[in-house]
Amino acid sequence: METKCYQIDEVAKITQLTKRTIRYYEDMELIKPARTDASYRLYSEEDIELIKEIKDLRLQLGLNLIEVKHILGLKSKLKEVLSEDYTDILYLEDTMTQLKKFIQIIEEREEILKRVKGNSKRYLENLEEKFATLKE
Amino acid sequence: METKCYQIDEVAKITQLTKRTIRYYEDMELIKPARTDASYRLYSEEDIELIKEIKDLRLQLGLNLIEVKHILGLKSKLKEVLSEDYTDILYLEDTMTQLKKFIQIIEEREEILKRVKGNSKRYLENLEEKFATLKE
DNA sequence: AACACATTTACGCGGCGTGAGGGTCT
DNA sequence: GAGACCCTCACGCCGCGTAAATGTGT
Repeated sequence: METKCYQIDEVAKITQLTKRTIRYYEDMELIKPARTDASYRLYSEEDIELIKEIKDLRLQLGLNLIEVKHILGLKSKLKEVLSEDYTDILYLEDTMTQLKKFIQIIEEREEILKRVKGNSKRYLENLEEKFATLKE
Repeated sequence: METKCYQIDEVAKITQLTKRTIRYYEDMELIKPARTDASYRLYSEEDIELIKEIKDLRLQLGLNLIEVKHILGLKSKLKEVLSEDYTDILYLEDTMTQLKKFIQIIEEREEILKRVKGNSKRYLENLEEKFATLKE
């Protein structure tokens, strides 16, 4: 039983990226969708998940595509390392270290967002107060 | 009593941006540092705060410089609107709407970060488990 | 035949990196 | 006069936007 396939326009709508961007990710070898006989791109569900992941890493974490590629590599490393028969403890430790660094980056972003949001909310409160007094 | 001034290299170290980037912000008219007779740039404390703000808006929120400019405009709007004698209620409402939109953007970013962090932490837990069993 | 998709190729822009060639000064 | 700064061009890269010219088919 085959799983559903999507053409690029559908994928663009789902992921909220442009077709250009999706093709560019392929040029940069971040994704490898299947092709029809007429070389139309066909994306599987997993392809789409991968694209969403790339989008988040790029736009939310501000990583460039090389860094994204690195993180994706880390992910497949994870699968390998977590497989039953894996025993290379040094490699495992290294993977953990990289993952911790990644989490740290995320936490830094979170703090800054929190700060910016706090400032904005304070401004908004002031505005609402002023608004209330003006309404009287 | 004059407040301390900084040259571009100090500012670069403080803000963790490159000198090129700081100069570029000036080209784009986001900042206007003072100049010496020899046209050396001189940055005040406020200039530095502004640069930090621009950095956060760009890198943490992923806004482009035009959007950043817009947000900074919103900020000076805020000061104007919050001044004692301000009474244009329509303008005030508009400012509030824009600010709310901005806060919404931030909250969206926060959620995605949360999701990515959750995933990463789960991976890390798996790795730590595996690490523990391998250590035995 | 017409239409809405798809494909590749390629030029252009924003946001810088990175010199080159030249002044200035703690 | 030798560093260690500063300045202004100006070219180049990355991550796309945006045609242009062409092929394919729910």
